[in-house]
Amino acid sequence: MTTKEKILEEALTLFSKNGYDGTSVDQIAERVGIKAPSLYKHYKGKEDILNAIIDAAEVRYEELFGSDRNIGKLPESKDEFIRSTMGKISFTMHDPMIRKIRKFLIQEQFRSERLADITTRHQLDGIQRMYTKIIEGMMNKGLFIKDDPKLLATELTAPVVLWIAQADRQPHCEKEIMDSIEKHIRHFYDVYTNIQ
Amino acid sequence: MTTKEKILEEALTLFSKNGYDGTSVDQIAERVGIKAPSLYKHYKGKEDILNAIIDAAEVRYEELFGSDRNIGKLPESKDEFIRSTMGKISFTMHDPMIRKIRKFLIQEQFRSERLADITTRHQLDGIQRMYTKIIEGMMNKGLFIKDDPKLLATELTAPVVLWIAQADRQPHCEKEIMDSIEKHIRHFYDVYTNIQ
DNA sequence: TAATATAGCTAATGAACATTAGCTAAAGAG
DNA sequence: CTCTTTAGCTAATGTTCATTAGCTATATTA
Repeated sequence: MTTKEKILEEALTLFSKNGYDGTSVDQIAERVGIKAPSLYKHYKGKEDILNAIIDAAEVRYEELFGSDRNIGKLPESKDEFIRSTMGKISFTMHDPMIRKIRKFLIQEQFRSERLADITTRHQLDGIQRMYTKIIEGMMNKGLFIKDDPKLLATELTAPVVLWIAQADRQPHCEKEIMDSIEKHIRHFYDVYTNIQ
Repeated sequence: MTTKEKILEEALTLFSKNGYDGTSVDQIAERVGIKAPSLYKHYKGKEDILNAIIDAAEVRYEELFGSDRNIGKLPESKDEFIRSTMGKISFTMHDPMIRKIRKFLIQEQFRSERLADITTRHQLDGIQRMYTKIIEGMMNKGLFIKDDPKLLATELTAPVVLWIAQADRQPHCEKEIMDSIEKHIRHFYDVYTNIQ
């Protein structure tokens, strides 16, 4: 990893923990293992680092939600649906980079229109689009009753997004939150399936 | 309003707009109409102001969700349910004080365990508890089918919480968001009612 | 090999910031 | 009426911060 990349990584780590205004360039430099003035050989200034992080967040968004490749095989049964959905959630919750980007966006969402926009894409549009596809596919297979797939996707994912955010700020509640999430997904499946 | 109260109000306004670290005591003093050193006649320092705001947020939480008085009369029909729910949402979205507390908490939720805790109460527990009561009441009246009222409350309120957060950062989408919310509530009512 | 570019360093700069010291005028209490 | 408290002020302090200037060694290029 180049110094330039390491700066970005350490800056994101600090921004996600203490926010942009709560992080000094000295802190970033120290984690990288250089002195603050050396940062300016790679970036114009603190704001330039911020913009590079935002660019990276856009790229990561495209990777996660840009294509339909990440949807994977459509679940064929209740157990498969639960397992596949819980797997995706667990990955999103625990992947260090996604976690940092999520915490960073939450805190900095009001800093600019662009950040507001990206936050909405990460928190609402992306996940919704992904699950709209999945639910639509399962409706076509007769696994879910016919209904508005976009609406169902929101109803499935919104509680999960809120619970993940809770786990980010209260990690000691994670076990409890995971139980709530699974209970919710099971309930969702039961409600939108003909089989009682 | 006393100077002490005005300091709190203006500090909250600035914290909700620019965050705690993004706000200087000079800025607060200027909005109050005094010089920064005069603030110290009322509060020990910037952090003391922060703590007073957190205390106020706790009080406001109790006012909003502490008692069952705010639930009001139980809706008797679909239209009444939609109207009463949309009314509560519109109030929460537009009340200036609640809005500021909400934006403040979103940005500062990682600053301390106490702030994390209050954020969860405002964003999840409070609203969930309120709607659990309402949905439970409507189940007992036969307006909703029997199901886990806590789970249903989460499924009703979580998308709304996310959309309100979106409206906070992208106010130009408010109309669109309001439409989504109403569509969601109508759908929720239809799904959990026997009447097709 | 000679010239140049790169990436680090120390030292310095100037601005912003939270806070303190100490003064003053007005309000309230005895 | 006098004393004391209150709440404002200006000036100053010390710290932190982002950034720049200028030096040096190493790596790259011609």
